[in-house]
Amino acid sequence: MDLAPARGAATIEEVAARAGVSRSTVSRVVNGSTAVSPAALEAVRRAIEELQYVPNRAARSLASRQTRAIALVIPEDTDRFFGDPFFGSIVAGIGEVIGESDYVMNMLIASDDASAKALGYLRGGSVDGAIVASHHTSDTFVDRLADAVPVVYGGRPARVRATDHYVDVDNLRGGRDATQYLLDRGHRRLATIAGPADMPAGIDRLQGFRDALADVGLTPVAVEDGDFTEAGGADAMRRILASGEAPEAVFVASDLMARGAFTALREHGYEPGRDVAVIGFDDSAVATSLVPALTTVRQPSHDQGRHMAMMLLDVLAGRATTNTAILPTEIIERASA
Amino acid sequence: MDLAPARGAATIEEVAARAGVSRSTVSRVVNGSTAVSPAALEAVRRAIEELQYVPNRAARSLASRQTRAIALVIPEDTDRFFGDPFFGSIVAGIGEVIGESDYVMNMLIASDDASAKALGYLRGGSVDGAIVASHHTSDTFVDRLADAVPVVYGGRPARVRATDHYVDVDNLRGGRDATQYLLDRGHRRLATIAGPADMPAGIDRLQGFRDALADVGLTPVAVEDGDFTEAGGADAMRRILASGEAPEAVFVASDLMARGAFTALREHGYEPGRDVAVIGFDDSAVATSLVPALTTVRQPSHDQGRHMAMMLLDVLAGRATTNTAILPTEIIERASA
DNA sequence: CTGAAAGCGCTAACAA
DNA sequence: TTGTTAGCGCTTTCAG
Repeated sequence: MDLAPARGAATIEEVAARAGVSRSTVSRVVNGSTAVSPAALEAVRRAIEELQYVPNRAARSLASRQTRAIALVIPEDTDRFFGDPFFGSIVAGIGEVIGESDYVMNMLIASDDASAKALGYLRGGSVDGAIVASHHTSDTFVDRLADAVPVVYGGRPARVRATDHYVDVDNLRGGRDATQYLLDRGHRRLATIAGPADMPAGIDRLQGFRDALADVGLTPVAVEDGDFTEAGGADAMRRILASGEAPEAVFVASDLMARGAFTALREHGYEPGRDVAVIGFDDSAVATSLVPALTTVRQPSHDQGRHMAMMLLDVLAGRATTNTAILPTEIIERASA
Repeated sequence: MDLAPARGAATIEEVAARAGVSRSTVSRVVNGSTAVSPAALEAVRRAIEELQYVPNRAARSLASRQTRAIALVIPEDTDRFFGDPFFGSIVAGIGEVIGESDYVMNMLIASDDASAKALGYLRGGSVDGAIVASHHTSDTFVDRLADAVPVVYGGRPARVRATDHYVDVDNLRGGRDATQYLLDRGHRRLATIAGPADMPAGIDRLQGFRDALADVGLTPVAVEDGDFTEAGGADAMRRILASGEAPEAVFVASDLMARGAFTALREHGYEPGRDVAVIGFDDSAVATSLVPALTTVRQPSHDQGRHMAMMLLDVLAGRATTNTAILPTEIIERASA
């Protein structure tokens, strides 16, 4: 009984030889086929164990035309990916579901400079499907990806095609509700710090804001883009403040930007929640860590992640599934508005 | 001139046929061989373009025995991975270097429940090498990984083997310096909130603390483990405070835990920096976001990431390289100590 | 229940 | 400079 082969990994051939069966039989037990005699099964198992055999994925995927891997593509730069708790939640949700499947999930950061390589990887058949975690309208990248493997988008894609699968939250409604909340508390001079104009989530929340205001015949005091980052939120708030009298209340399209807005407000001598009401969007960990605690629109990111993963699994399994899902948002009242 | 094949991706065979050359010639141009005539090169390029040809990675890697992919393995659960800015820095550093190479990097979250699958993926030849971002002594997982592909560790592995490659920061020295800093400011009753006892980084920082104290004949007032999370840091601080008189100063083995410690201190009526000096470790974004700003030991995580990536690339290329690198730390003085 | 045989799409000698 | 020829390690009919 000798050890594992000195050089390189054991092959199915070696396992077959040691177990005294054919390659086919080894393949059957590896793939859990029932049509194997107990004796053969036992012999093969022993051989696998002794040789520390692990099937070669390239060979397997070449022959079977599937990889049992899915990609989680992040079209953002690393800083934003790690800086915004939103991504953590969504990845956790996806990971939970994929973890219970027999797919492995590999995360790819496809920022501008890395996207060509990532695309080649994906289009070369390295994965059976992909989840794209966020979406910029400028990403021609995802389109080229989508016609190579099944894709599920996080958030409505910029140009929706009939066959697109995606899971979004109701951003329009969320933006509208947040604004209505502010209105209900008697505020009339409202401003907003919006998300990027090239992301549907940013566009929709802003539209909700405008709609709610239009309903009561009001116009925004100011609209500034804050690109979903803390620094961007602070800068946007500064621009709003620089442009004249401070608004009574501001709807900020993400909690992280709201944190920036708090900073900028204080620089100008305004205390958030007392002098200027602030409502955020996300309900991530930063909402509760802020002082005063941030009133915000909760979006179920973790659930969104789960939904996306389940949807992709359905598609891969050829199961019937809806193409889209829109998850509800909810106002979480705290101290800032 | 027809379109790309209706079903499935184009193969090298189809490209060859359309360009009027053999498979080998196509392979040569795809792989950038110089030994191709301008005419053939042009014909092949056109065919590739027209057919939207992308080489199949499984086939390629089966034949060439390499994948041109590396894995970034995260043996942590998702919350900790996204919760601690340390990981963001290190990933950014790694990504920078890998991004310039022709390898693609895929991140694998190998928490306990996902590690078996991840291991199979890795051992099955899906990548040419791996970087393991953090290391728990309990991870038998990484050992089994290491005898399948070249691995570079972030931080000294628990059991160092002669052939191990790793890049660490000087945690022992960092812990010692932090403690000395506190001592130099006249504090004598020192406590520490340590990292997990199953991680070399935690062990070393604690040892540095003990060493510095022992040098001047002092013993710690308290030593509590805070598992590198904010909540863990808060709990540890509470235990320290519950056990008697408050320490004059505390060395906290990570910035995130220091944030938790701030909270716990205030719960007990102590103002960090005024009543109790606090020094952290990392110099991540949380250090500057704290009020008062956190005095801390800076570790060059971004650089560490870069080093790891370069080291792995060296190994994969068969270039000579040192097996280990220890990066220096530095005290960053702010307001909390 | 088992084995033989034919590829999966590509690279890499080797000849020409 | 180019094409021919073998595989890489596995799955998958198809017979038996």
